[in-house]
Amino acid sequence: MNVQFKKGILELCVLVLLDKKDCYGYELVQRISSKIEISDGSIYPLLRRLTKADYFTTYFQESKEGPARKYYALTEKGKKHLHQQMQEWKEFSKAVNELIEEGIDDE
Amino acid sequence: MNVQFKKGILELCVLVLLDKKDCYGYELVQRISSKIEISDGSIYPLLRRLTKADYFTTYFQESKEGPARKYYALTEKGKKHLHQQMQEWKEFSKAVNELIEEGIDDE
DNA sequence: ATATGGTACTGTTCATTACAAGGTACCTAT
DNA sequence: ATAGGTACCTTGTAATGAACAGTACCATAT
Repeated sequence: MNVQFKKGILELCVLVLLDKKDCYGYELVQRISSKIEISDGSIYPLLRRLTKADYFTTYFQESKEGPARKYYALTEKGKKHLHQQMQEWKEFSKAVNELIEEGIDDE
Repeated sequence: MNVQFKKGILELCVLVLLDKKDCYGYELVQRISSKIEISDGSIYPLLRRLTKADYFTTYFQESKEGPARKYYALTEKGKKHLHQQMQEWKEFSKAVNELIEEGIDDE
């Protein structure tokens, strides 16, 4: 899939999933990559960046299936950011679709 | 608007508009920027890149309102590329919207 | 003639971000 | 102990749009 389309979207995807419930990094990779092809090397730097921006807090939790998992939890600031990003995505995809229709139909 | 979202999309926008009719660069800037904020400095390098990839042919035409305009015309190769890009955009935006809904609703 | 403003196009430099590839380490089962 | 899957992290690279600056053309007003 077109790499460039993904720019900036990964952030939105992570925020959206964490809004539902806390997740660990590997889990996010699996859930997102079921819809959009991504590699874990893309997620971890992103998580670090957004944690640094105070959008997440993190905590470790034991696991029976492997090493301890680092969970990410959305902060209030993160939620605000999510809503903003979501809004921008909606406006953006609407604008693109309008341009596509314009290209097909009218002058 | 989110700068990163635009990555890769500009190409699709240009292709879509040129599929309808030949346009000159400045015209493309105006039509696209009516929906999505872009600068002319983003379009011209793109046009050059896609021309080099044989997606367009170009020709000059006189204008009464200024210097001669360079029109861009989609080639067959360009049309194929457009359809492919369009398909990818649809799949991509669908996938993102599904993830968003997943984040809001179910497990 | 010359100055101004709008039109058209061309670079150059920079920041952002996804990816590939590699590495570390843990846990369970054999 | 060894293997395989799970989980996390780091580094370097490539792609691409933005910002900024610059060239040049044309019509009109001064």
